[in-house]
Amino acid sequence: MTVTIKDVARLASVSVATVSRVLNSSAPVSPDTRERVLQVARSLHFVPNGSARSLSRRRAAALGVILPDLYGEFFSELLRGIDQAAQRASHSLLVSSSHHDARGIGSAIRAMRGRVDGLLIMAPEVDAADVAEVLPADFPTVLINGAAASSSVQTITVDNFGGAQAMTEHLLSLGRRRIGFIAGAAHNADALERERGHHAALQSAGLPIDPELYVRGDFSEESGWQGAATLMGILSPPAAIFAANDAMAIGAISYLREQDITVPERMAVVGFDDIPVARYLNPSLTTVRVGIAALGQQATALLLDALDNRAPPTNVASRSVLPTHLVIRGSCGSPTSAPSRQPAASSTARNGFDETPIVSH
Amino acid sequence: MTVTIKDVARLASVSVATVSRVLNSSAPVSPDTRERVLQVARSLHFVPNGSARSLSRRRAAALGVILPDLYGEFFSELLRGIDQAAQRASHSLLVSSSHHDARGIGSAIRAMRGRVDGLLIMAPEVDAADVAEVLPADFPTVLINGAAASSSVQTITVDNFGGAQAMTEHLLSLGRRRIGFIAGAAHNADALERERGHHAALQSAGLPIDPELYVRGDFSEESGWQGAATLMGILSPPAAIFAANDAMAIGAISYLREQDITVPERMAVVGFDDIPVARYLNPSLTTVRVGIAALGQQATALLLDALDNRAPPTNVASRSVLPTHLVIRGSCGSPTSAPSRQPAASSTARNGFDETPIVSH
DNA sequence: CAGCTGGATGAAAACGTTTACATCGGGAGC
DNA sequence: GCTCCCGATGTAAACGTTTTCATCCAGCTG
Repeated sequence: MTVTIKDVARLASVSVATVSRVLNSSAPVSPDTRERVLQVARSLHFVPNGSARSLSRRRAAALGVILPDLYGEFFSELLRGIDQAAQRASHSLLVSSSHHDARGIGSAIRAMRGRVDGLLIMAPEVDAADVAEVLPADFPTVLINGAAASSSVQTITVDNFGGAQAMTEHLLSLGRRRIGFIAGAAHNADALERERGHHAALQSAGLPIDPELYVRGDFSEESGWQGAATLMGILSPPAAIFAANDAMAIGAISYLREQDITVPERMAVVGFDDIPVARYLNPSLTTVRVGIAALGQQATALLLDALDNRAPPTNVASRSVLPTHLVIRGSCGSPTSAPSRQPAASSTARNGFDETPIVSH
Repeated sequence: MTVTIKDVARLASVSVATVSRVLNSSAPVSPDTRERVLQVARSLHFVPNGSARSLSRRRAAALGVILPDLYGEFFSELLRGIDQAAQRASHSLLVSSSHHDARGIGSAIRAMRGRVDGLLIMAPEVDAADVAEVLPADFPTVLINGAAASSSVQTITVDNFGGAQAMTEHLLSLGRRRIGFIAGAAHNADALERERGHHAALQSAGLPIDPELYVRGDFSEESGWQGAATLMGILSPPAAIFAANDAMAIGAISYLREQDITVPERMAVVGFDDIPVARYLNPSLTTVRVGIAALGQQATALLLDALDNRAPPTNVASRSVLPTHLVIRGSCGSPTSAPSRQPAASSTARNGFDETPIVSH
């Protein structure tokens, strides 16, 4: 039915070995047989079978990507970065999402065994040690935004703590001393770090930590909406809302608008991530830039390096941290934030390599 | 190095055939050997090699997904729908993006040959016939939002024409008779259909088609920003802007805000797609709901059906069209659009099966 | 001219599964 | 007590590549 290398060999009256050599230019072949083989291959529309090739070569030229979800702009940005880096290295992507616990991740990994050369796992709600457990031994893996456990798997993260700290300091510098905080899910590593950063900034400013000013969301717009509603319902509402990610900030602003509470005049709202849409919101969103696509690219680069054995020795768990940057826009009411005359997203920015340096801790 | 079925067989002192039978429960095996095999397999952490399995079975339990891009919420929604449907059928996803022309699509397909059982291709800027050309003969394929060519490949689309027509009619009914239109890329099939729908509505209302009111974008926020700038620069600016997708509508609103032109009072702005963030914008975006995730799910369901040969005969090109719905929110200035008290995105809506019926043309 | 060297090729053994096909019991039917 | 069938297993042939090894021949070197 489907045309195989044998068909090509037969019609070109050579052995399959020669066909393979021509197609991969892996050994010298005389110019005329080479031409003959190519011609037959073209005319038959021959395309080598990927599974057979992977099996024989013992490498698949593919990477596995395991994500907790695909909802919202964050994951598509991440995937975009991963895809760019993988494609540059001629690798395909086997993607699987909706994996929130170690069991689910385990079964996703099993489905990928033998079809991928390495694994990119984002599991902010799962302990890194638990992930390591379900991992095949010595399988090249990079964990994205995992909890900072002392496991043996390579990890890349964003400076959640520093970013949140800087943001809270910024809000304080604007004179907003009562800050409501919409946190992420309780077991989410990123969410926790951002919370810690916020705390740290408050404490070093000598401010108390008021439990009434804390509500817990789940990184969805809806939970941001709910969070804002809760915060506005307390006896003395805050003067600013710091949502632990942009999606929740968007939800919060949406609630405030419905209540005719003007942002930023009556309420400053800030987020975290700098998803692409943030700069186009009304008001444009002050946030912490993460360089999501760059994160994906760096993670992929790390993995590809490991595959080429330009890698750190497998038993040394390295941990990379990408820096974050404050992006001051309209929603925080900062006087420095004049409306930009041009949208910042130029076509070059859209391909998204931010060249953010890596700092190892 | 890695543990294979032979290792399991040896340690359980049975043949590889028996191990395979146990693992797939494909033939009766006595309870005690069965138990013994399972125990050995577990203790060795044996996981079957996917490539070998695909090769032997002649099916990969994977689908190939080829997208033009990954930027923005549209594609992540689509991918989310596809992933849901595929996962339900225990299929993996091999994803490849950034393919805008037939050549790129062709090479992506070649890389997937033998690793996937079917193909999901979104290529709005490529003629369906050109896609069919680079397709392996008789390979199960579903085209998403492809141009309506008479090719032999199955296609699923959204009712772009009807949606755009309804939207323009709505704007006209609000008394906005001068409507600026920000179109999509010139060769984009979806964009063209939406343009046609807009035209049709104008014509049946007896209105002229003013070329000054047409600007061409590329579905990015930035091009929406530029488009709005252009439209505001003409001698007698419009009273409404219809952007051919939500991203451009967001860009347009962003420009208008910078110019202190209030939306919807001085300018109505509407979009197309109903990406998740649309309802959280300020003002919330009036748009045409497409059910993006549902589109992905339906496309995948169609493909899976074809794989099971519950399919339409391969030589009959079927064409499915999903209906679209007007979603009236704040940005069009419609009196009927009272602010909702609750965000519409409930957690059930987030898993996104819209149950939108399929209408075949 | 004997002995190398190396380019061009083919035969066949991997790679790790699944799956015909074959074998061997033993219990049921007569 | 003889078939017949069926459950439980093993052997080996696929699946479609790549790659090692071997072979052959031509052209050098000495």
